[in-house]
Amino acid sequence: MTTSWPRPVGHAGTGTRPDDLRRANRAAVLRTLHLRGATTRAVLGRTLQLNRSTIKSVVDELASDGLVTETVPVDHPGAGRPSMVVRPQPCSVWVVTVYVAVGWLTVAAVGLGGEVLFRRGAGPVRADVDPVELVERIAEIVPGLVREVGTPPAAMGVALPGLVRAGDGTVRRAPNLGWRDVPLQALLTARTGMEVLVANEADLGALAEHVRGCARHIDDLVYLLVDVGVGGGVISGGVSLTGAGGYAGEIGHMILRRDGRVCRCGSRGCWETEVGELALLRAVGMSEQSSRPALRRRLAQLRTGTEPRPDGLDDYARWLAVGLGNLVNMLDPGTVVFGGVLADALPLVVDDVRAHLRRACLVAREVDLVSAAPSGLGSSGPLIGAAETVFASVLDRC
Amino acid sequence: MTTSWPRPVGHAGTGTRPDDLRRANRAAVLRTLHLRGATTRAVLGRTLQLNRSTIKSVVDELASDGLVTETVPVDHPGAGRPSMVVRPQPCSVWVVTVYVAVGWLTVAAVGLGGEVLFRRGAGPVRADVDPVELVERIAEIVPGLVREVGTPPAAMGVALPGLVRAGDGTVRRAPNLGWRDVPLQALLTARTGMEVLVANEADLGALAEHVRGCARHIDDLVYLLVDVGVGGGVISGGVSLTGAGGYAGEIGHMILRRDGRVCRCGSRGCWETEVGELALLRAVGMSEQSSRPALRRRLAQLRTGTEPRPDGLDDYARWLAVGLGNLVNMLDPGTVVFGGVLADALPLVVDDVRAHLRRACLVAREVDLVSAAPSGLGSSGPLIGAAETVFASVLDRC
DNA sequence: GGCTATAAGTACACCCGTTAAACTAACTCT
DNA sequence: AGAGTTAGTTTAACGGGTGTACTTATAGCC
Repeated sequence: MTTSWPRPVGHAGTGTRPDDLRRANRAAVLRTLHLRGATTRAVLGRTLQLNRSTIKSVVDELASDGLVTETVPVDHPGAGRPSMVVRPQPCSVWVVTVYVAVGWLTVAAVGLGGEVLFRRGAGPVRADVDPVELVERIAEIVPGLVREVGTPPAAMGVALPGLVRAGDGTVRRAPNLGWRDVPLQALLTARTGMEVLVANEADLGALAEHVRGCARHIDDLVYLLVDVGVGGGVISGGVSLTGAGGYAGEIGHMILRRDGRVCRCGSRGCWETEVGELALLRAVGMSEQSSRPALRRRLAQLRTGTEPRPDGLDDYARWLAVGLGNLVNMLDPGTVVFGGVLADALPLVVDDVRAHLRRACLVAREVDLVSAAPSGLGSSGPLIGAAETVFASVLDRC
Repeated sequence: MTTSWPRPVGHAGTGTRPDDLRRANRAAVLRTLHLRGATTRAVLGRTLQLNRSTIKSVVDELASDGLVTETVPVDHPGAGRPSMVVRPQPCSVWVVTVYVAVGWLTVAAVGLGGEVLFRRGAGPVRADVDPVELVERIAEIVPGLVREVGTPPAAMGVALPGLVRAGDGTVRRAPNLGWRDVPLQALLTARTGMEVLVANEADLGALAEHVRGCARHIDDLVYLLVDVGVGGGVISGGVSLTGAGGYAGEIGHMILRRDGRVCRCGSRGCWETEVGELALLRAVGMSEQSSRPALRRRLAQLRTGTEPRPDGLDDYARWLAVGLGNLVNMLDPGTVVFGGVLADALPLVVDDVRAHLRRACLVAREVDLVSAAPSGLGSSGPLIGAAETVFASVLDRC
């Protein structure tokens, strides 16, 4: 194969057979269409470096399988015969995605091309919700989606706030749901018969911003999600960093001051205690009981600049910079994407943070700080990340 | 292709052509031989999942190119016709590796199969050594190696302590050499005409332990190298973590206490100030001027247990654990490999560190702490890592 | 020693996928 | 309308891996 990503140095891999060619080329065409949307055959040929004849052969095959349609282009630039537009069929291959957020369950259908076809808010999620009950609620929504789309789904992806073991999709710990060692993937597969993938919301949010959000075509980034807690996801070399067990990205519990506040996790001085939602509330002079919408309104008002900037933000920015500096020294992400309420607060502190980083951090001088807010993904990031992760393996087999 | 490593989700890749097949299979056979040493054709067929006929064809080709030889096995188990042993020819493909350590320059020839064929200590390296002079010294050693091996080298790999930009092999900062923005790769290519790769010593050390050292077949690890400073390298998913610019792994400058000592880097409270060589000297009650051999002797003596354990090691272990906990929460490496003087100190503190981690760190309960000392790679780790990195790209083109 | 079972090397016809070449079709520009 | 350009279509050629049939080399057993 002609791809050029870093291959593992310590593994020899396996051999390649002739029919792997067709599979690889089919998948490459499908992936291109999924990521770039409708594309002409000519462009497909150029980007994949394949012959006209090959593209025709592959596209014909995909068309007869119903995965794509071909249309004549409405307008096209320059001379020469216009190239046929190959359009992915969203309903031909689709996946179910689930986001078990703190307080709310969302189930959606995402089609080939990345479009959200249908979305169902499925009511509040209590803390200590029974896993089996939640599985049941999810399973009851799926048939409705199948009816709407008209074809069976290829697989299911689930995002949730918690540590998920990559090997078997077991939720090891999800404090906000009150779960420990819940074999969610196994439960969902048993109930629905579908292939299921479960992963951490922040890891999937990072992937979503990388594939469809504000960090498109940026292969190295850290995604910082500040909600109740502080979560993180890392994309490195274009690949999601999972770690040995799948637990990578627990950056909220980086210990930064031994004399700090006691954290929910039991340790003292975690980053979360300095830059989490509670810390942000303190920084802008609000009570810790304030609601998230109230915080968002206050941040929006502060961004207008009509009010004096609260002093607490100086300290907030400093702690944000200390943690970020450590992240950047370790991972050299090049880009940091801010999600959750931090996306709203970023404009208020970004200059301070940048100044601190430049002073304190060897590597950080060349880092770009990006807010995830304008990306439009916002809170559906994890939903989209789950879809993209599932598609990545599904498209190889279509 | 049939490999199964995580592929980038945000890129479609390119197409695959028929002659990619042969190239991929040739490379797969070569990589297998390089990593596992002499292997029978039967085993090659099974591990690469290729037909006997294909293996014969590829191996015949490699043999006629002089890259491998075939011999009848001396003894073999079980019934049936014994399978031919395919043996990589170390001198057929080899690379020059260079290690610019603090104080000493080493140049070596590493052959197909990973064997160090020849090694030249090339005298001390002063701080503020002139890059052009160093390049000259390296270049003068190469012809001797070429004479010894008898064939021209495929490429050159250089390990050094400093921040190296991955794109063009420019040394952005190397405090111990007194360098800033030295285009070392370009200088070496211009002088020797060879393809050159330059990378950080700890990144390459991590890779070496992963490929040939104490972490073979472990795909997620953090390598912690304590020399004068504290460097680190990360292997994630079997791939070296480089980051956007190539600067990832600067874990020594993780800031852990705002009231800490002033670090060489100008910040205050870096991890290095708590677990670096000076901190270790203080922890075992030695003067900060003591030599490294003296420190090693003292650590060896302490390991015998005939002397009471210095109290300072308690604090040292605690700070080691705090930084490790942050690393583990972020990267979930599964395995941590200790190199440099820390490999000697590890047995003295490992129990304390483990206890602290279990208490303080969500993810860390399942982490394995491994000393790089018994691996035998020791200080030649970076040299071997450089060779393996270069081989990884060279073997695709042989 | 000879027989059988087993596993691997060898040779060749076959299949499959990509490609290059030649031709045709569609569009722009003058 | 004709030249120029670009892409779709068709087909023969090529290259690489596979399966099959046959041969070869070993162990175990009578």
